[in-house]
Amino acid sequence: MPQPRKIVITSALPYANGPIHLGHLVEYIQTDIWSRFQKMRGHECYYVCADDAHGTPIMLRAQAEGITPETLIARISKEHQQDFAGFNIGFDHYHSTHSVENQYFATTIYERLKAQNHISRKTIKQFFDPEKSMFLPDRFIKGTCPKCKATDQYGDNCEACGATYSPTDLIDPKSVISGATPIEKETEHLFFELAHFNDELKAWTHQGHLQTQIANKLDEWFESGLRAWDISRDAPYFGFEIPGEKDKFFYVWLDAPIGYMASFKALCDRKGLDFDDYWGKDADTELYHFIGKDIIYFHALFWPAMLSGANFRTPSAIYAHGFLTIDGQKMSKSRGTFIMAKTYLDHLNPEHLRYYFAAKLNSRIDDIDLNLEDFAQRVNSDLIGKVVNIASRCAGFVVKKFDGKLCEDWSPIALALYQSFLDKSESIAELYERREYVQAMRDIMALADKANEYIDDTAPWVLAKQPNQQAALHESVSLGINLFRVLITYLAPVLPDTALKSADFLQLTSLQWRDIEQPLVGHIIKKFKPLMTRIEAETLIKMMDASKGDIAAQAPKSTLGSTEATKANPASAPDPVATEIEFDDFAKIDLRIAKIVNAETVPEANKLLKLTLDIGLGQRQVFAGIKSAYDPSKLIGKHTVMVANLKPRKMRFGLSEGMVLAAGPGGKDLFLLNPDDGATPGMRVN
RNA sequence: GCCUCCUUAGCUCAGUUGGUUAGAGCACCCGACUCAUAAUCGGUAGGUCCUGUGUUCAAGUCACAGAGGAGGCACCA
Repeated sequence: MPQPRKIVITSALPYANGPIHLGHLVEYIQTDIWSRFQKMRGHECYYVCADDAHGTPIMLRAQAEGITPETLIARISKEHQQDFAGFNIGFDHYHSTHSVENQYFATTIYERLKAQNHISRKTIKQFFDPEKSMFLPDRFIKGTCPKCKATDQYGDNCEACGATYSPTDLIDPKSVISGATPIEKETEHLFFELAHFNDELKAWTHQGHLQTQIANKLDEWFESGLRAWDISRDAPYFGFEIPGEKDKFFYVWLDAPIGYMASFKALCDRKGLDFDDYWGKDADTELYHFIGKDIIYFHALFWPAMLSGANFRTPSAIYAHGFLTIDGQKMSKSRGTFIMAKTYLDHLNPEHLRYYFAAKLNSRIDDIDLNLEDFAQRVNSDLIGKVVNIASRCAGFVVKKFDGKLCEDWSPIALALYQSFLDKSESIAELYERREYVQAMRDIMALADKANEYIDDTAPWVLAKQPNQQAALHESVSLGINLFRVLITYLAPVLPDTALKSADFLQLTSLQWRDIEQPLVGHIIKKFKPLMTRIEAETLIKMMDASKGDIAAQAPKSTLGSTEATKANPASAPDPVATEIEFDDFAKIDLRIAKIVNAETVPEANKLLKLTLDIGLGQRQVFAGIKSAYDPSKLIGKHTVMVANLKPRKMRFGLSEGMVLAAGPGGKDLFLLNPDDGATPGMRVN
């Protein structure tokens, strides 16, 4: 056994603007498995995390809900922690970036960087909302795309034609917050001079701190040159004020990673640990950050540069993972695959998901897929059919025939089999250590197969009927129980709750990795109770249905995609109501019920479907930008609503004689209007 | 537009520096068994290694081109 190591582990901080979903959980489960593994191995290991609580989206959402940001983030933090607890994520401490510790470290780091001349100032031009008196991030400005004239596009790029531009290029820009026309205004911002650390970072990224895939990716970034990082935001902003400045705040991404330190500091205060042992410049302890591949830039460049420049230690390693897809596709609200942690917990066992993720996770940054059918099969077969079954099929004999007592003496064959299980201990540990969980799970399941084969070979149910074979029977089932104990020990980082239940069944007080070196002899076990039940296909369907329901219930305030990448995305705020109009203006619009008599894709168009609509008075040809959300064959025969008197528009693909009505942000999330039963083509909509 | 990565059995994935008949688990099918949560054990079957061209004595593995997918850059971080 090597010397106990001192280890700090973190997962990326979830943003306090939305619920935890299965995509987040890949990371927390991956990290938690590693943390539990290290603890089982006898190391001194601390796993800390926190809510990332600052920034414009949080400020605005709090306003929209009529509460203070502090109230909002307190509520979200509670929700997050409930979800994490539900999945048995065992943080040693969970904190918030809106905390005194974080303010202290953010300020300290900033001041040290400033003292070393790593902070510069530059005046930039930015859009400003005159009604709300605040500067607007690009994503909070919408307008017409200067290139393709698509309306309602964000300030940074056009979702219709893919063009990128600056918000000042938008035609008819509007603030997403107030609807006002923004004005351009100059403002002075503070920048962190990342380029000062160019050589140091180049070296650091190739010293084994990163996965090779990532180190290579970073080389591309080095080639294009490191730019200074804008770290200030103007008031009003929910965050920490920058010392020595007026009405300037730290950008949320500056104090987010510092939250790792803050959380650990809070843990130190609680437990009497020495913070500098872990974060001081010359600390010889280990520090690991688990993150999603979307936030590599922040963690592999800004973060070590900030730490180094401020005279703190840099991380031992950064471990990035890929995204989660569900049934091979990105999580989608309309398909019900946007599954919240809570929704999952309402229907399924968290340990099942932990196992499935473990069975798919390796040390690389490839995306992993949650294939629901495979999920059920894999979990049922591996965990219930193989592992738990071993205990289940042996325990009855032990309890009924031997009063729950395991045998004392083992034959050479039994000893050899047990030893063969122990022989795998270090190689499985090595796989956990290297985060090759896939291989670890395979190896453990191969052992489970061996255990089942042994039971089959010795056939305790046959021995039980032969009075002179009681000793053989006793050994067979006792060894079965012992092998189960080894397996559940190996699986304990992945299945903490099942391990705990197993420990109770086996009457064990400890489930450390090394405990298995001493087999259970003459030991009393309890009556067996099912440790886990199977996943039913029906339950999965129910969960998917519930997910769709969740989306409907809280469509306007859901979060998107990955961990933190969407921080600046104001998807949470519904668009403001447009300028008031007269009834006459409304009456001009001739809306009609239309039957879709034909729908086909337009080969050269990315987003368009060509629809033929029957409105009673004849047929109309309409091009609609809904290809991403609808399969044309499924539209035929449906009724919807169209603007019948819209001036026809010549498009590259033909004449479009009207417009169908649909709601939603775009992509998969587009929803055609559908009249209630009874409406027939041609009816006017009032 | 430029760049990187991925594509192996119905599903999920292994395939070492190019070297015999390409592997595993699950599912399927057949047989055995009945201790066990219809679990387990044995066996059969299942592959144009995305496509094409090339390098080589030899290509899943190397090169080039193409298709599909993911991501990055150009804008932002």
